[in-house]
Amino acid sequence: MPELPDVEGFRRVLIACGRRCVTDIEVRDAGVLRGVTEKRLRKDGEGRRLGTAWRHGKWLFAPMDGGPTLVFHFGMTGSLWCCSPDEPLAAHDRLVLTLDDVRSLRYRDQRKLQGVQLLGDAAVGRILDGLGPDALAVDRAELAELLSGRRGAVKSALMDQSVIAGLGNLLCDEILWRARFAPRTPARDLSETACRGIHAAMGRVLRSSVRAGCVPPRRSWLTGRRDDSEPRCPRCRGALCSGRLAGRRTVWCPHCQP
DNA sequence: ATAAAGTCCTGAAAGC
DNA sequence: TGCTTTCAGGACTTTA
Repeated sequence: MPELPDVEGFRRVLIACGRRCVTDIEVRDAGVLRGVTEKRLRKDGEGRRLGTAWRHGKWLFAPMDGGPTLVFHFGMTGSLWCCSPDEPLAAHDRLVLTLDDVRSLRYRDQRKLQGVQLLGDAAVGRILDGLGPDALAVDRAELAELLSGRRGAVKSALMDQSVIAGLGNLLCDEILWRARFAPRTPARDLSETACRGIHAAMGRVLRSSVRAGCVPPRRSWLTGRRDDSEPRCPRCRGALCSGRLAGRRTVWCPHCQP
């Protein structure tokens, strides 16, 4: 699930929690802690007030007043919830922060592919150094610049977080379908006009998805068709192709995306 | 049993 | 040729 639009939704969950004080931290599965022990997390985190959460790509940062920053990554199955402490826990609630004893912030994740870190400013900086600009903030010229000179498939370039941060498998397929480019097109072969089209498609897909909090599985979108048993293109009604690119399932329309 | 929306690591290919 | 950058695929983990 979690690509940029989902993580943007999780940021709003954090904002909705308010700038409350962390009164308790319960580690229900230490497997999601990355580079921090339960002891350290509780020692450094409990008693601190949450600052304003921010996001870059698929990473979510929750700075704590006068202290380190809680850093969340959601892998493929992670999510963040803010509810009443009375709410029964879900099976995969791995980390539970109680806020001012009145709110319960829950990091839920089935597969523990990623996790939660507690980092100082320098370490946060190192994460950002490894990421390209946030996909929502990339302008047309910048996208063309980012794609130029990449000899691999355009989908691989868009998926590469060090090139542009926030796009995942579903978004990339959706964007390329909208812009009418085959996923395997070498990025450097794209003309100025082609990049312009991809940029426009990216903006539209991202804005709609952020509004929905996910890449919406609408029937008028590729995403809404890719799990059909015999998927057809919502635009031309032709049969969609499904294959593997860079290890990820890739769906495209051979007619619309030559 | 297979496949899944995440990233990291590896060996290989491409480029200078 | 040799070094560096870039690419594609597999590992990781858990469950439906």
